[in-house]
Amino acid sequence: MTGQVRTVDGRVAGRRGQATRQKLLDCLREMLDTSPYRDVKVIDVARMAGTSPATFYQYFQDVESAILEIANDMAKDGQRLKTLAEDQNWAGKGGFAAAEALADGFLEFWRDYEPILRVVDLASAEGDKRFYKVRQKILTAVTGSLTEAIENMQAKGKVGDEVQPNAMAGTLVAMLAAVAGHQKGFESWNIKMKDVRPALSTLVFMGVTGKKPPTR
Amino acid sequence: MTGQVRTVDGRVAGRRGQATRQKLLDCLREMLDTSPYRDVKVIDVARMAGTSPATFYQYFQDVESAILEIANDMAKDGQRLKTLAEDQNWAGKGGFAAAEALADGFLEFWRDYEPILRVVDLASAEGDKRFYKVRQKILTAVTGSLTEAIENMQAKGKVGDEVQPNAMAGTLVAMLAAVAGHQKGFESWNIKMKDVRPALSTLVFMGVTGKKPPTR
DNA sequence: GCAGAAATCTGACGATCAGTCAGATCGGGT
DNA sequence: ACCCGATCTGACTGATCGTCAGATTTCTGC
Repeated sequence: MTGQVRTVDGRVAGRRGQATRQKLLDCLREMLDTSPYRDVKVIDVARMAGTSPATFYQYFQDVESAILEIANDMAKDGQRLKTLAEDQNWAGKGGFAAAEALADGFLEFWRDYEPILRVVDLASAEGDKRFYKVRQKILTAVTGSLTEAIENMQAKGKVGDEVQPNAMAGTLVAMLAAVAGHQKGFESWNIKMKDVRPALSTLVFMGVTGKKPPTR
Repeated sequence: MTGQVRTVDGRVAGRRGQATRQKLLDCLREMLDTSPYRDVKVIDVARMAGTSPATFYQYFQDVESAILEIANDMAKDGQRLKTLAEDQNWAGKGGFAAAEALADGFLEFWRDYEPILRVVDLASAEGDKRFYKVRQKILTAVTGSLTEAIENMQAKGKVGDEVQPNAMAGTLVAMLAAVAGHQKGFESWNIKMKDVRPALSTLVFMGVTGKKPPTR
């Protein structure tokens, strides 16, 4: 399934090689936690991993390729978000609970991978196809599930069809991702995440069902 | 009002100096349009401006400071967004029109300044206070206006107060900014901006008023 | 346990860029 | 024409990039 780990010149990496490679990835990830993306240098990563820059280039084309590698792992983990939007009953109180769970899922996922997601966001906005694809992989599944949900609501005639299900779903997902990505920003802005959570859930619920959430 | 333009060592720049400085900023901006942020080099900017790297350092501490300068100008222009959310009547059809205008304002503003806003977003997410302040300056005014609007709606008793006005306003603004910042992404995703616009407006309207938008 | 082979690592190098400074150049005022 | 402050730049040091040939480590068959 997953292709074997290979060095830049195509050789298959053995036990030792995989270990150093992983160590480099770990150090890179730690580096991104603490330094601005622009300031992450190969030489620092190598030093932190107790190896030489030349070794880094044995396993990765450049820093971006290495980050892409981390991002791909992340994308696998990201498939859990999809299950939160899939096959839910969006009506009534259960629907609102689903919206809350979805919001929580995004908030948590972004908390886990914040620095990587920052870079993925930037690079895909800059037009890098490889990063765009990763972002896609994470978000597209959720968007698809939400689209279906909205289509169902519209089919039942409960919601007007002035809004394209696809566009609404994409917008909601973008919103969730954006808010999740600026959690620290919100906090230092005098807005508590405790208050943002209901706002997010409410908007998701309203976007999907077209109704106010049930009072409880 | 605006402090005089100064060189790094504190001298006030004259006519000629201001011209080269501006030229450097223009070239930097053009550079950001075409190259990834991480790959923008002082030497390239200087070359494009027909001057030497040393001249660049006469006017700017580093690349970031120069971008910050551009970002500050942008923030001034961004005050037009505030007027779109301010003193609006959010009820009924007029309210929906206001929501549409606000969405359009964001979409257009982001289209004008996309590459700069990308960097501002990244840097402020990375914890750079200076960039955070710029981002704040643009978004805080809009958030404030929206907060007031929601508070008014709640005061009239038309909307439940399960949701903090501040948090809802912040969430809506984050959504607007996110969608505006991924316009190209949406397009290449089979979602047309023409369809996103109503989705955005609908969510803004529902977020502020708590109701479905009027059918028309 | 050992020789040979394969895998892995690294020192060293040329190229590029960051950032600084002293001195060259420019341009307006007299 | 001359002066003087403003402006620009060549040239330099130090850091990083990215590559390669050769050194070192690990594995394999015996």
